[in-house]
Amino acid sequence: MSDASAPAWWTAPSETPVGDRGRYLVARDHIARQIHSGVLKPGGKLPSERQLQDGLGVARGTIREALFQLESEGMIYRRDRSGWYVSPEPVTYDPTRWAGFMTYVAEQGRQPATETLSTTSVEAQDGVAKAMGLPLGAPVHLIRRRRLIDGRPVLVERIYVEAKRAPDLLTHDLDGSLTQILKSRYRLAVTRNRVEMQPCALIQEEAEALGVKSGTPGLLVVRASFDAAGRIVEYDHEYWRHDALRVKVDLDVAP
Amino acid sequence: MSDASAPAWWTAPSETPVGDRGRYLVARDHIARQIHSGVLKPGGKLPSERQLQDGLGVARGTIREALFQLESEGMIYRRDRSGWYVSPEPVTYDPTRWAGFMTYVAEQGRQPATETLSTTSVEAQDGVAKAMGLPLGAPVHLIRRRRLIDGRPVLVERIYVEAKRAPDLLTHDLDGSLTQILKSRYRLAVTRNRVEMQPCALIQEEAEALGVKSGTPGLLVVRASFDAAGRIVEYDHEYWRHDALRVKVDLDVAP
DNA sequence: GAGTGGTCTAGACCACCTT
DNA sequence: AGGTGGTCTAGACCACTCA
Repeated sequence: MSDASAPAWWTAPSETPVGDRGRYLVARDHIARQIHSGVLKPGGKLPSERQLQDGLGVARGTIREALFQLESEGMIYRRDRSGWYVSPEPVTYDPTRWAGFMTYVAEQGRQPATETLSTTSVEAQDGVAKAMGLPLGAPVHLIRRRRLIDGRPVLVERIYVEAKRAPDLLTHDLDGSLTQILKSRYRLAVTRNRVEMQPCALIQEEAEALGVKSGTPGLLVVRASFDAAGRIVEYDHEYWRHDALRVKVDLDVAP
Repeated sequence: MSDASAPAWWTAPSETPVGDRGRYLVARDHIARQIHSGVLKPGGKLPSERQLQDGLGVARGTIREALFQLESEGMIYRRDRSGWYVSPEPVTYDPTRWAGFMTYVAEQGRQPATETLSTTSVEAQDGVAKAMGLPLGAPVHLIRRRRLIDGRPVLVERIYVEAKRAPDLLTHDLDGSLTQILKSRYRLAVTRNRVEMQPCALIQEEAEALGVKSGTPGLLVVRASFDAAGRIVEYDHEYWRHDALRVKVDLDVAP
């Protein structure tokens, strides 16, 4: 029965010389092998947990353990209550190159997209005000966007811009390069760029906006761009899926 | 009974207006609150899973779900079969500054340490040879080190150095700055530095060397340093605990 | 409406750490 | 030796997706 309902690419596990690595690791290896061998392409859907359960003869919890392992390795991901899928290749992000998301994703042969989730004007709270060097309560634009690669949401971001420096910013189309708008419409040119990165978990709003389960591993990228006078032009928090991104920095060493 | 065995800092969960967020999230919030409120200091040990189970009145699996969530958020970590502990603050790593691990960790008021795990001379395999621009099978030194902060292992690394460029390298004390040795003893000065970062999972050897469970989230940092002639001096794979590191890059924007 | 993953329970045994 | 986390089982019900 289980064989009949299993997909064509599925093969029975080999004689599992378990050793003592744990059944979930054996299951992990088995699934990983199916993926690496290419029978399942990026974006492809795995069999259901209950099918895997029958096919491998272990409890569902054990299968899920194996799937979580592969998820944290970035090899598979899930769409909530829909199923498990093979992760596409990550894109490479180079913070030293001043190319926007739409540009560098397209350069890598992938299809980028941007959705503006909300635009508001708010008063800068403690953390943001301090980071931007503004007095507490100073008016700032807050833009929330979601960005996708090949139709899959890969990041959500919150961008802060000092309202005084870019009046009516929110009336523009914000689905493209914000930096471009700030430069061409408001003469705010960026000359310095600070990037901070930290592994994190995607929780609450960010998880929901990305359609992932709260607690999924992610990468937080905080970007601050400055003009020649050293004032902040954009302050941006990007929450990335952990399997969607590779960061590459090329630097000359100070003497 | 459960109260009697709970530690002094523990407080009963509030009337849990569950809503519908899931009991494990309620448990997560409860534990997180205890940590944020400071009753438990970084490095401190959480109550055992079975104590938490009794105290919160849920199954052990549910408690573990909450703990995994906090782990992936970087708030707690585990020592294998010993218990759960509150994570210390991450250190900040700035790849643009040419300071070694021992230096920048100490600068942040933490105590760095290095252990050389193994030193061997091997033939460069496909991936390494290609990355280093060497012919396949070229002799390279391979150094495996573990580095600790305040006594806690935070990364393991594999460093490759072309053997011809640094004969007898392995006879030196390698617990300090390798870059320093290459510079002073072999006149190999670095002028360019390429850094790549990618969230990953710590598995097998790396997990074992760090004393974490296979599958724990991590961060892979690949560093390649070049001399003025553009030849690779060091090629290094660092596997970091995901909660130990924050990366900060400060860049001037190319015109 | 059937099937999916998401959550939860209540056990059990084990390898290992700690004392 | 006792306690810890690590693994595993076999159920169950739910919210949701998808056809």
